Amino acid sequence: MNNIRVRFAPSPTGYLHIGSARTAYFNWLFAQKQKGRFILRIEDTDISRHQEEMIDIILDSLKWLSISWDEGPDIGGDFGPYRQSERNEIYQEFAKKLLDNKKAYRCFCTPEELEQRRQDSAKRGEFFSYDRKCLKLDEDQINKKLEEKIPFSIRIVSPENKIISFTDNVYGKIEVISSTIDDFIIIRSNKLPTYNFSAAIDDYLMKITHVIRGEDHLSNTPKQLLVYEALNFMPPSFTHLPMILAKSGEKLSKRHGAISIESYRDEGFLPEAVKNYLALLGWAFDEKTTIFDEKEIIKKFTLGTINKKAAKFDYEKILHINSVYIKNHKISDLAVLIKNRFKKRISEMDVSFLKENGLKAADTENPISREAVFEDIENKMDAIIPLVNKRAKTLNDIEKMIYPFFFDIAYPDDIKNFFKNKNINAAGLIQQAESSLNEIKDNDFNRLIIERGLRNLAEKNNISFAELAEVLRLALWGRTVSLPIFETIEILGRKKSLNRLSDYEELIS
RNA sequence: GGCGCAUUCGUCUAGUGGCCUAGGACAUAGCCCUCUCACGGCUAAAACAGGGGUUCGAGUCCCCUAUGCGCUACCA
Repeated sequence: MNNIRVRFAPSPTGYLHIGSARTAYFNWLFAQKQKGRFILRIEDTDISRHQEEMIDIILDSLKWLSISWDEGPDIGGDFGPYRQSERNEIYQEFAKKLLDNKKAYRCFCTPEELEQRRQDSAKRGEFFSYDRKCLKLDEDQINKKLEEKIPFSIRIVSPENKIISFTDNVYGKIEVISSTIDDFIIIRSNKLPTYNFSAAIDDYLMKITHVIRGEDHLSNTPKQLLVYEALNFMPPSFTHLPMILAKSGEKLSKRHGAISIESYRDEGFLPEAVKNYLALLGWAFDEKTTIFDEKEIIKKFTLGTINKKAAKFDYEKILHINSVYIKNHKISDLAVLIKNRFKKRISEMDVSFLKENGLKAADTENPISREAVFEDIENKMDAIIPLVNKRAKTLNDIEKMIYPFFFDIAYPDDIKNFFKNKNINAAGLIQQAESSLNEIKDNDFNRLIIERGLRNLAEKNNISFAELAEVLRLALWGRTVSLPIFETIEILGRKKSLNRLSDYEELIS
């Protein structure tokens, strides 16, 4: 056990998105590698943008990814509370200290006033930075304003010409001259702290040794260093992670489709696959490997091998990685996953859902006989999974593929005349197929025997098996693309298979 | 505008001065396998932003330019 401590500090203004998840994951990975502790802190100091319900959603997303925390708002810890909204006294205390030391000052300018001055500067083609108007106030003036109860914010005093420097684990040495930093506000007039103040204090108080966060904070680091210095804090080690951009190169946002971790879960991504993809954004396992498990990542992970270039998010690639994970997933485990999702889906589905998916209601009295379907699911899923695990990129893909095993199909209209102008006697072939299936003994009704009979049938009729298969596929699935037909017949069982064959025969004759 | 950061196939990346005729993966195209669709296998096309240096030698080091991104909020 050592003293390495990292933190992930989301603000509950939206869902946990891909970029934040990557940050959380890299923190977690580093903690695992170093056998340190991972702290979860909620940065909810902006009451206007804060959405309470987002906290649970973010926590759920992290849990789904198995990114676990050692200290946090829900489980506590020695350095709590872990929500900034509950730490206000602490920030006030430090702000007061800075005020007393003259390292900060009260600013009575109103936001409106500041905005006005900003605009005036812009009109003159200048750029506004705070002019220290309120730093020039003398004690009497300040006391007078305080007596009048004029609201104020607190600004930090940015030193004149000091070089602020730090070494980032990814970006290397960063130097900024303090005069380019404004006297930024640390406490708002509503008495709540701003990010650069509260984050610095909490990181210090929570004994964070390594701050690992997005590159968008690289420019904030010197400001926080100013806070550290004013308060005589030892700063932590900093690591900034390259940004994740949308495919267009813009900052990833809701406009770019699915970016929340929640939506990936709902689409049927496996958490391991999502993490594998995330690890590939700004980091490489080695020169060749794309798929690797978490244990291997933890073994290899170092902050120094993270690269600097912003990465564009590639949906095709995460899909591909997910498909590999599905393919490699243990069949029985995958079956359990699908069973659960499928049952949930079926509990929620209605008749219009059946229609949209080319399925038929059981009967008008009881359009979806859920009990029967549930039983069917339990019996058949283990046999079905091997047919679909190499064909699907998501769990949702699997669901869509297997409806016809559990519901009757509705033949689309264009299927009726499919063989009209072809030199194939579809109806005749179906009749022969029916008797072929009928000849099989109950105990022998399996894929191999079914195949033998049907291949013979093609041969007898002097057609290729591909041609026969097309007829059977249309009858069994109502479409030209399907899962393999011998297995379909075996899993469907003799009775249902024969029903479909005769239904189709009736349709085309 | 100021400050900071970045720039290798369309995309994610390998590359830390000679192993680079620049490697892998996704996507794309073709072939093979095949009952359709997938899987799998093989092959193809595809990149060092531009310009100057340093060096016997530069994708790799330095400078300039261009482009992109971030910060510049009483957002985080």
